[in-house]
Amino acid sequence: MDIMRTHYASDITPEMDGDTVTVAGWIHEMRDLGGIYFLVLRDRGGFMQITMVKKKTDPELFDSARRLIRESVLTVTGTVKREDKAPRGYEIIPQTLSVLSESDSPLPMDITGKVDADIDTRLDSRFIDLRRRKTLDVFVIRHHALKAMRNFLENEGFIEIHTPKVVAAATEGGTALFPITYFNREAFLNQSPQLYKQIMMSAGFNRVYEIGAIFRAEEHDTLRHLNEATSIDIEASFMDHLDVMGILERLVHEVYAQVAVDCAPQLEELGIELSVPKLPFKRVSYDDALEIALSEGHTIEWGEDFGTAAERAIGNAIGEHYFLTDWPTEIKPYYTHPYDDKPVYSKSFDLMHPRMELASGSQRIHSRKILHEMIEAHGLNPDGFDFYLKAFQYGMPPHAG
RNA sequence: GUCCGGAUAGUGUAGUGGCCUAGCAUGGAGCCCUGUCGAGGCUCCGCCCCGGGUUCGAAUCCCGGUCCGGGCGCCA
Repeated sequence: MDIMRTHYASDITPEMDGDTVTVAGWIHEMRDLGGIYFLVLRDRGGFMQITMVKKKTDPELFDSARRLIRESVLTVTGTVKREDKAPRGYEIIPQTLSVLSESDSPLPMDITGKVDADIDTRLDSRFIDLRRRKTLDVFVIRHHALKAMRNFLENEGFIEIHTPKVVAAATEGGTALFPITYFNREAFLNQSPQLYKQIMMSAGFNRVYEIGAIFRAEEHDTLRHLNEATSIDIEASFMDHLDVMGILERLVHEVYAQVAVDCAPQLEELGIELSVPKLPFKRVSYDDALEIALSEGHTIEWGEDFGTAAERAIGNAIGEHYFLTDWPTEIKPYYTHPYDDKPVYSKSFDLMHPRMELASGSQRIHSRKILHEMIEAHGLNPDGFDFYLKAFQYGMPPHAG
């Protein structure tokens, strides 16, 4: 246990009646009823009520408690008292109470849930926003989701890697990169582990994954896009896109199932009812999806990507998680493997939630010659890809991710 | 980038030309109150984004700017 406390809020039970404990946390609220004074102390695990009856409390302690400022950091040493009228069946009767850090007042936003704050206000005062229970819940859920993914991938024989984040060249077209100064040279923040995880395939690592930060300098302005995000990438050798889809759908299923169990209190607090998607996910080819979009009145030419509205129409028609497969080769990245017998289509997929895209993948081209041609066909300069193309010269297995 | 919409106490909002010396909630200061758990009651404190313009008169209408939200686009 920490040196300044003996218990967290979540450790204390009514059965500990009579025990002396030292707790620490932030002052969440106080309620002054005159003859009795309640102080609600918050730590990561929850809340605890500190109760002081005026007649039974040292006057100096009682007065100092009444002068406290919300969100100050406090340690309290006191006696646990079983009390049916108290929130969790117990309260703490303090002997000593010391302020470790006094808060300013007033607070930049309400954190008790009485008054909402706009997202902008919340981010401007993120240090306070992070104290809100619901914000913590999001972090807890995120943590459990990541843990479930790592467990799953580990069991599937994947090893976790971290690829370079400071890179030499703007390797591709498409998304813009953030330029930075690398000593006296220009460098960029990496937008994807793609090229590096493929190089790991040439090295025989067989199955790798990375969960890490990516940076994209797009001036897009939607709720679904961030300039700094966390990406989850896998790459595996001797596999095609169908194998990857199999792994991915089980991964997604597993994460939902684990989070539903591990984060039941957080989900309830946030009012989220999580439904675990059923396996296997539907496979819908690009051509079939195009037909759905057209029948819903959207105008899209074969070979075009679906817009937001069309994507949503398709999602509504299907109603659950699905794979959008066999995309036209020309709208997929240069490393996407075409079908040998029908090269205008590619061995590719997007994983879709009815309302948005979750992931995309494909079998990769593993022939250096074809890859070189495809880079040129996409209007890119192969010279910039030298470090990448070399990995395809000395034994690159078929792979997908 | 573009099209809509918006900006009022610390926070969230009401107010569409004079009734605004700007209402409410939350908050802060203080007082009352012995079982609160969004405690309650009373008193007080605190706000019209910036710059121009129209008008006898602007929080309100017009123009420009800045910032924010939503839709679309952009997005290996």
